[in-house]
Amino acid sequence: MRYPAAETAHKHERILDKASRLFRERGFGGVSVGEIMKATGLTHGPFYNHFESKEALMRESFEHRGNESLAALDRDCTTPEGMSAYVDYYLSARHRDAPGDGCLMPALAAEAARVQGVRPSFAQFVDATVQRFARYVPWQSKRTARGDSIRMLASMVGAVVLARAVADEALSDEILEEARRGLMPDIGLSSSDSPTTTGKGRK
Amino acid sequence: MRYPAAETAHKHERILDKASRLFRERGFGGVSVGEIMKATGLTHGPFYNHFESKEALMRESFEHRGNESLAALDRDCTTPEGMSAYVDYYLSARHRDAPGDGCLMPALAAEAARVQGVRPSFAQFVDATVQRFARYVPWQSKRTARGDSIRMLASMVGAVVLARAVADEALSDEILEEARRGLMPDIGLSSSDSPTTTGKGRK
DNA sequence: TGTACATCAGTGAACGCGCGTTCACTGATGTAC
DNA sequence: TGTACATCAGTGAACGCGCGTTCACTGATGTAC
Repeated sequence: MRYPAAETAHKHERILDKASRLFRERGFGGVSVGEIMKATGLTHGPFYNHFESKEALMRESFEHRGNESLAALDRDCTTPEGMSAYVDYYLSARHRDAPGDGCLMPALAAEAARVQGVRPSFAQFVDATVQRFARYVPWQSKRTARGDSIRMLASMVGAVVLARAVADEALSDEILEEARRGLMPDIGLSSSDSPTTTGKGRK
Repeated sequence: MRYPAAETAHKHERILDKASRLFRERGFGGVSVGEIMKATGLTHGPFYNHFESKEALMRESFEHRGNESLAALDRDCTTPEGMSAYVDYYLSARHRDAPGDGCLMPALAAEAARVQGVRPSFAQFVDATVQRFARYVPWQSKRTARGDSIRMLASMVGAVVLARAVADEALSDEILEEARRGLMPDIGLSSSDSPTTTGKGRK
């Protein structure tokens, strides 16, 4: 049947939202089109009214979330305090244990490297993120700001990737804590009483 | 038919080798049991003479490759020159473009986080690697050696993960180069004329 | 040492299943008159 | 403003396909005598 135009207009975005979250939680290959549509509250049929294919959805949902993330950086991280809080969250147990709410890079980088359509978006997202870091972090020298930003991003992504893959919670916490400690001189992280252990959501 | 006992004894290991390589190249989900057996030169049937399930193979092949990697560290990286050469390779275009020959962590960490059986092995492998770094790298202070080793590993893994996911080759090279530059003071990397661009194998 | 037989890794057809994708159909909404 | 009809997002059965896994069968090897 035909549905109200206003409602229909939001469906596309709702699919993107749900898909992006599920992909980050379980990977591109770990989520079926049917599950995504079910999470959106629909049957799997009308998926192809909105997207050409599953790969097209991967691409669009990646870009959708990438833009969200960049907007959040521009909103919350323009001050040193905001930037510091962001990095503190990024390297927290909360972020580690909730990939669906978190950053695209540690969740999807490895798979994205093998999906032809996603790699250009990924490059753009990495570059845009590095530019934000270079601009918003109070680096000592402007000359090395870009290089420092790249190293900062790489250590953040690497730490979260490793912390998630490791079954031993003590080691996982240690990885996040040491990564935070390494970034302290750069961004002046406040918390030495680390909010690392929530204990929730880890198996 | 029955086959020579000596030949049979090596088959298990050959499957592990091929599987480990294919998994690193295309991910756990990107390789079928049939492909692995074909690469080993057999049909898919006898797979279950050697392994209980695909997940068991994931586990065993992960451990197999992990032990290989640790043995290589103990063989080649006990001197500062050896360690420096290892890191130089790790952050090279050669490693980036040939995940099948390379490290488990950037290739499989994200997926391994979701495979119950692999996570304990992953933790053990990370911890063992960190211990080698702490022992073999000529750190300024022994007190901070473990923390420094964790940070070093995280930045290496993060840099390779990002370099692989990024379609833009210039950005990809830049990520590897900046990561190498960041580790110079620690391990005294030699190459400033970077062997970053091979141009081969990138799409 | 020579022969008869049991072993068991490998073969390849077959299975059930879930996936991405297609399509004839539905029926409330929006539009033409 | 009221009625008749076209629209088209959503429905749900169906498709072909490749996957992980099973199994009856094969036949050279290793062993018993």
